[in-house]
Amino acid sequence: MIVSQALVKIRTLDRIDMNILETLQREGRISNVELARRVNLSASPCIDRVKRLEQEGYIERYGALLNASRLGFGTTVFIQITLDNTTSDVFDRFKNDVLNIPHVVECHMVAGGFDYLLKLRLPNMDAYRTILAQIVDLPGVIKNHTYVVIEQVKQDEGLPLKANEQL
Amino acid sequence: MIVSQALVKIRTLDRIDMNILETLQREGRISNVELARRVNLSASPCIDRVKRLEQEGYIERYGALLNASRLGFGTTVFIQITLDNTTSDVFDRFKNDVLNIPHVVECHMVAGGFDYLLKLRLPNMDAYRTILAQIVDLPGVIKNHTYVVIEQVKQDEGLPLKANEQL
DNA sequence: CGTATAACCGGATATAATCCGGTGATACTC
DNA sequence: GAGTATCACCGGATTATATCCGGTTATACG
Repeated sequence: MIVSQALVKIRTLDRIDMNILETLQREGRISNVELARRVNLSASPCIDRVKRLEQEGYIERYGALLNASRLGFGTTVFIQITLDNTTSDVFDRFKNDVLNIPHVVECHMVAGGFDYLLKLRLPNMDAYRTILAQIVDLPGVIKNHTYVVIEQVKQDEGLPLKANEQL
Repeated sequence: MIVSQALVKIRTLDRIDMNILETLQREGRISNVELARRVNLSASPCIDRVKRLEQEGYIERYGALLNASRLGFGTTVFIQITLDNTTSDVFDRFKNDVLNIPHVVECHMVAGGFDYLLKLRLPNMDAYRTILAQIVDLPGVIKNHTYVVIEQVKQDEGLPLKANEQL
């Protein structure tokens, strides 16, 4: 008898589910009635599916996308960080410190040459200097390199759900 | 007489507006009644403010945040691209080509050479090999370097609206 | 001091979300 | 192959919410 399956109910997503996810990803505040119309369902089964997708964790949350430049975050920079050694002590300390700098909106630990890649959203380059000073002073940081974003060619618009079909 | 001001009505955002933006950024599908409660307003002025924030472009759109790994995008890589020259022909061609690769979810032109930084969401490393082959074959690409994300320490949760107060 | 403007409130109405009973299709059992 | 359980769906009823509107208060400005 397999017990573990009792906990997580596995359900494969059909085409309607994928359409719902794709629609909500782009238009998260659409009414359920309108969503139902788009995916060719009536309101009740549609809301049932949405609820299920939420409960099963496919949808993590909803959010508003704000205009960065208009709200004082028109400058984006990426910073590569190298730490002085690879003990988990140093890593944990750094992670914790970085999480406390709000302008750091992403932090990735990466393989291949350096250790962390940070993405920062800032009002201007003055702010960059201030924040960089904070970052290079963190314990363990021995090297850093900044890439200033000149032009946002494509910004994150969510997962390319249809893309994996073409692989 | 200044004509240009007639087109764009400038309004400074007060504390209530900022609270609305912050709340909607984290909980985009909250009801207007609940939002009003959170920012200490009744329903009607609250929805008026939201509508205005939308029309004035502070809120660009709403969206659902989906679980990447559960939907077949558990692998994230950054790819740094160098192009062979700086003519706008080459740039435009590259940008256009990159926009047509759906797994490329972000593309930034960065300072310091002829570089682009791409962020890709993929199901696995097999897919990475397939897509990388497509990218390096694009006209003008002479150098590339990949950073594979080992651990997502902090993922993008929107703009740190309160952060600029501390600068 | 008077007036214009802006933001707010609360109630009325329109719209949407949610609930619920019933139906048809599918798959599984005997 | 008949019976039964399960699932997804529909449409109507109910509850909740969004939206509209008139009236009130506060503030800025002449």
